[in-house]
Amino acid sequence: MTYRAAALLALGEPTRLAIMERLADRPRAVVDLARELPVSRPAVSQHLRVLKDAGLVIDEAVGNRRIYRADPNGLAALRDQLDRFWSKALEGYKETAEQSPQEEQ
Amino acid sequence: MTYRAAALLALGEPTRLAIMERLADRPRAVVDLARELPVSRPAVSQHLRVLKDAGLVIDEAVGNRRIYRADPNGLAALRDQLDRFWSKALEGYKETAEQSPQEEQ
DNA sequence: ACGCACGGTCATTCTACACTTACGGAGGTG
DNA sequence: CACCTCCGTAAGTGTAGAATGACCGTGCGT
Repeated sequence: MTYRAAALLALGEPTRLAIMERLADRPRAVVDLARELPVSRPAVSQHLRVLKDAGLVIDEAVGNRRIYRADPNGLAALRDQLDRFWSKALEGYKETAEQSPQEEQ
Repeated sequence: MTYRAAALLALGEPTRLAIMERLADRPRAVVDLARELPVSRPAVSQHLRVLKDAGLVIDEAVGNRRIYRADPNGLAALRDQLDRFWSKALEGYKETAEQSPQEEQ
């Protein structure tokens, strides 16, 4: 938890993940998201706030509506973070694979 | 939620994320993880089960102990999944950035 | 001006689930 | 053998937080 865990933790919720899937497809207004999801509009609003705080979405006021879209920067940061995760795990894996010769079951 | 959401949802929990961080560093036994974390050993065990079901860790019995390590395949799958996420969001972003005029659904 | 759709926030309820304690089995060491 | 450590699982509790309904402000159309 030394770094930006907010994004990962924000995506660790089914409804928020569903929201991000939709927004990754195309920007939407809050009411549109609420119509597509099995939760009320306030629930969507609160989830969007969490996603925004995590840097995963950006919003823009357009007349009456507020258009939310996935934030490429936030997603890129999350990807990089996961990359470090992954590469480090690979190092550790190779390490133990080299030093521990034959056991296997 | 059309694809493997289990990994993302599994990482969306502070303690499990902490466990994964440690395992990405180097493999550990359950008791070692429990010693480093502010939760009991059974809690760690239950989290490891979730992580295992999500394909994020693999375990191996070594004598008395059970060694858990991060699963590079699972992490790679998650990374790829996030990549698709990301690229699609970028597409949408460029799209709306190029033709900024108002669109309708 | 009025009515209406959109959306943020608050207060409240309620459920999922993280956590603990207690237990039993398996393996190691003397 | 006795005794220890390691670990998984079951049962039960407590709480974080997801969801709802209500309220209010705002922007648009007529």
